[in-house]
Amino acid sequence: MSVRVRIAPSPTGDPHVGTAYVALFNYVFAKKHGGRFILRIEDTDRARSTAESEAAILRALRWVGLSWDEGPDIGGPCGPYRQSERGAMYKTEVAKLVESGAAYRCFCTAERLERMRAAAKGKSFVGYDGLCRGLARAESERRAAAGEAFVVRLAMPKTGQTVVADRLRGEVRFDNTQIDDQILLKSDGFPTYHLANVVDDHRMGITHVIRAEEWLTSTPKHVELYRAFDWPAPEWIHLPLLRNADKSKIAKRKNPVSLDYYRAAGFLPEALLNYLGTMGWSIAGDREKFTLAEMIEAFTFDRMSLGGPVFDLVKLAAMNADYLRALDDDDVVSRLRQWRLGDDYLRRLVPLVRQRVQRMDEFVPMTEYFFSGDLDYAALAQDLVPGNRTAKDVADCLLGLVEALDGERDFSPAALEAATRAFAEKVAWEAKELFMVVRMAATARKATPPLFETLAVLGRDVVRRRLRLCGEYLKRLR
RNA sequence: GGCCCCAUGGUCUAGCGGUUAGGACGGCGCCCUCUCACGGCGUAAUCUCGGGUUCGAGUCCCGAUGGGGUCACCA
Repeated sequence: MSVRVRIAPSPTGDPHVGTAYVALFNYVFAKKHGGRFILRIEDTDRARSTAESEAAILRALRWVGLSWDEGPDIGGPCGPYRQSERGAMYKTEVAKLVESGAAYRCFCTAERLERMRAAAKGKSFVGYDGLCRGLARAESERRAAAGEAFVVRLAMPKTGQTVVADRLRGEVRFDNTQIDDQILLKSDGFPTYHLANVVDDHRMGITHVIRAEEWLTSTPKHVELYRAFDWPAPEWIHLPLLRNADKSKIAKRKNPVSLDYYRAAGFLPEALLNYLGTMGWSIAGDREKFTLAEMIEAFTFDRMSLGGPVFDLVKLAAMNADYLRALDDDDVVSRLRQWRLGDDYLRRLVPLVRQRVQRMDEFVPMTEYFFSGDLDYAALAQDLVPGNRTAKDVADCLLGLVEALDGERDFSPAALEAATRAFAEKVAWEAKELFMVVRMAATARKATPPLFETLAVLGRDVVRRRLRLCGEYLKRLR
C-alpha cells in the first residue's frame, strides 16, 4: 500500500511554526516512501475559522517550501479538502454509528454539563456522566424528531483497555473507564475533530497519521471509532511537542510562533526547515546541517528522540547565518529584495516619509526601524512611562493591547485605529496617551509618520513582537 | 487531581552493555586581523535519584522525583 499522509491545520489564527514542523515530517516521510502528502483544512469550528487564516496558512507553507500533492487549492481524487465542504459525509457516517448503537444522541444542555463538571471537580474521572446513554431508542428518535437540540456522542466501552499502537512509543494502554463519551457531532450539525479526522483519514486513504503528541491521549477514541466503523486504522506517529524555553508547549506569549514572523524577521525558509529537522530528529551524530533532499534520503523514524525540544531562536539564527553566508552575493541581493528591500515594500514606505525629508540621504536613517528587528528601549525608558503611570501600568497596557491585536485579522490603518481606540477606552487610557506609548514601543522613536499607517506597514508580526518586548522590558524595569 | 508521555552539559543532539561520553548553539580564553564579523585553536559544563539485572550499565528492568501533555458542542 502506498504511503498517504496529511497535514490538517485549523484555519483559526496565524500560520503556526508547529504546523510547519509537523508538515515537514509528514512531507519527508511521504517523499521517502514515494507517497503523497495531502493538505486538508479542518474548519469545522465555524465560529473561529476564517478564510484569511486559511489563505495565510497556505501562503506560509508555500513560503517554507513544502508543497502538497492534494489540497483545497489544487484538488485531488479525494476532495473536497476542506471539511466544511464535506458535511454530508459526516452526517451519513454518524447515522450509521447511531444505528448500530456505537453512538447515541445526547440532549444535555451546556448548563447541565457545566454543573456536572463542577460536581466532578477533584474526582478521578471528569468526563460525561452518561445520562443520555441509557435513553431508549424510541425516546431518542422522538425528541430528535420534535426538534430538540442534541449532539451525538461516542459510546465508549466501559470496561477493558484500548491500546494505541504508536510508532515511536510502542503500545500505549488506556483504561476505558478513563475515556470520555466524546462528542462526534455538535448541535450545529458540524462534526468535531474526532469524527471528521477519522472519517476523512479513512476516505482519503491516509496510511500514517503523523501529528503532535498533544493528540496522543485522545487517540483511543479514534481507535474505537475505527473499530466501530469497521475500518482499518492507520499507523499513529506522535511527534514530540516544540517547547518554550521553560519547556511548556510552544506558545505565542513566550515565543514567536507565526511563520509570518520568521519570514518578516529575515529567516531563510531552508534554514528554518533545516532547524525544524533537528528538533527531535538527527541525521547523524556529528552533523546537523542538511537540505530537505538529504533529510528525505536519510529519513527514518528510528532516529527520533522523544524529549520535547526547546525551540531556540538563538540557535535558529546561527543556522540561518550559515545559510546566509553560503549564498553568493547575487543570491543575497535577491533575497534582500524579496524580503524588504524590494519595490513592493519601498512603495509602501515612500508615501509615509516623502513629505518629511528634504534630501534623499535622510530616507534611510529616517526609516531605519522599518528594516530592523527587535528594538532597544533603554534610551526611552523615561518617556515610555507617563508621569501619572507606573512602568507596570504601561507594561500591562502594552501586553493587553497585544492580546487584543492577536485577534485582529485586518491590519489596515483604519482597523488598527478602531481596535486601539476601543482598547484605550476599555483600559481607561486617553487615546493620544496610548498612541504615543504604542509609537515608541513599535518604533523606539517619539516622532514617526502617522501611527496606524506605520503599524500597518510594519505588519502584525513585527508590531506584536515589539509591543510585547517593550512590555516585558518595562516589567523588568521595576 | 485522574490518565498518558518523556528524562545525556544552559539549549539541540550522538550514543542502541565495555567510549578519555562525541558534535552543534551559547559562554569564556587565545590566535588571525586596521575594527567588526568570518575562520582557527582551546576551555568550563551533562548521563535526575534510588534499587535491581549483569563480570560490566548513559545504554536493560522497577520505583521515586522532575518536566510535559490531556481531561471543551477548539482543533
